[in-house]
Amino acid sequence: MDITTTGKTQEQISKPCSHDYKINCGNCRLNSICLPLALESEDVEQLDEIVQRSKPIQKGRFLYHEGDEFQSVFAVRSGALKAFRTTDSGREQVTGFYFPGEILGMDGISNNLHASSAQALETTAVCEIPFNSLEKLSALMPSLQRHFFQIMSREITEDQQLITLLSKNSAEERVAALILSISSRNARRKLSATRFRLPMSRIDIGNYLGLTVETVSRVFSRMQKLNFLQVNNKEIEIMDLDGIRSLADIA
Amino acid sequence: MDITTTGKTQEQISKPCSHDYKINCGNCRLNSICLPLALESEDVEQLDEIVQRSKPIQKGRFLYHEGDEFQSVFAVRSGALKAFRTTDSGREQVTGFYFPGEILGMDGISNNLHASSAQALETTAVCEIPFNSLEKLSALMPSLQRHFFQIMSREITEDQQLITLLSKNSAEERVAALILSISSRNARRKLSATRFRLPMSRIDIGNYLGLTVETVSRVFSRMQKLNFLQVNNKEIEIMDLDGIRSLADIA
DNA sequence: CTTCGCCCTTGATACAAATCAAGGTTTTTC
DNA sequence: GAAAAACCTTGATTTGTATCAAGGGCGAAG
Repeated sequence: MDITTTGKTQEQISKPCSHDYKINCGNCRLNSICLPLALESEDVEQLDEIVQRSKPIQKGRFLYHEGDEFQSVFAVRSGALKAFRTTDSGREQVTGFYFPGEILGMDGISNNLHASSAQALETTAVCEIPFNSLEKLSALMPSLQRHFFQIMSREITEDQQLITLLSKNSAEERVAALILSISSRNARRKLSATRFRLPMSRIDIGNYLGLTVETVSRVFSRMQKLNFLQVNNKEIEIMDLDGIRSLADIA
Repeated sequence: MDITTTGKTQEQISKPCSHDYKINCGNCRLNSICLPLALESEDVEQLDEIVQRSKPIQKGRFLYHEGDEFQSVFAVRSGALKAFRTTDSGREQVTGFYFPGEILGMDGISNNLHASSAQALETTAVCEIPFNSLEKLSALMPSLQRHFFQIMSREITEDQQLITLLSKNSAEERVAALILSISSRNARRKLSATRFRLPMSRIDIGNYLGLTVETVSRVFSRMQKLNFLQVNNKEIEIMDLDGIRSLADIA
């Protein structure tokens, strides 16, 4: 019932650069959902050599800006980021949220320029994967090539799901779909599917879902009244997963 | 002024299978915007060997259905297609339109299942590119691998543009953005940027843009009153490109 | 060439979410 | 630790687009 308690981030941040025991793709807790997925252990070692791990970036800091030269894609190690682009008139549009094990930055490949900006929603650690090296390695390792094609394809299908959501669904449906998305992505990372902290603000949620802050807030309130959800600021507890599923007309 | 005249499709359809003179990637009029882009001529020949050209499909026919096993991606040779997915509740959502030189089907890579259906909007010819062969060839030809990564990345950025559009823009902005998109894609294919035929119905346009048919129709009428556009059924003539640009707050 | 069906357009009304407004709460900053 | 700023919630009102309704036109089919 009480979900006020902890402010701890759900993924522990790796000790910044205490180089005694080394983090690598082989021992990374996330390797079963990240890039190394489906690689043989010797291949993982090769991948490991091109991956660069830098120190965590603070909340609000940028991983890259829209228009920056594209050099690398990034895998989230801990924390969370949002990606957004800016329209001609200066309006911001959040295009995605990225959690540990997920890859971002692929929209920069087509023009060698990042098509969006990526900003940390909390203290966040990433692995940087230089794209040139990844390309070369992919040519040598069919399963890596395949897997990276799949990761890009998944980004496409997820964007299409969002398109479907934005195109006709009601405010309730949109918010429900986002909650379910975060829930299942948590489950994939072996975290609670029913109790988690939203790292992004209501503003970001609204922006992402094409709703105003006020509407998002009202929807949360309504869902709470229906006993589908407990909301305490950024802490969420799902009380009735099927109830929320019934609200979301998922693509 | 009079744009009623012709019903001719803008791309001529290749004579169906009169095997005397052979169409191939090397002599294809579209090779500068399609997959062969950036390949050496000997490489084009290799690509050519895996590409399958079948006879045109009629309006309304499907290239593939959502849920079908994924085998190939497709390049449009002539005509036009729409891609759409079906939600849980049976609602259709158009996720894209594809014109000559453009590649579709990449959303099937991630799960080996097509995530959407592709349907011909008019008589349409495509090149089928078996994905297994493309993967193998990509591993051997760095520029092909790079180019295919770029094509997938472009699909991502285009989807994100649509997300931005759907998320907050008004009906006017959405329609304007679609018109500009089609216009610039026409220009890329060395066709008129200001005078063309929309192969899709108002229903499809509305579905794609998250609007009802009625709203789409009204927007066309309003744009006509502003003298930005001449609309005659599916024939469009852009009278004031900058005017339309000013309506569209492009991502 | 005519009929039927689908598509498109226009008008009147209804409604969901945006906007405007204000007060409360959490987080950041100094 | 206090002040400021940013964020969140709730209410009242407005508004853009959906919905309902109806008539006209084009294209497909015979």
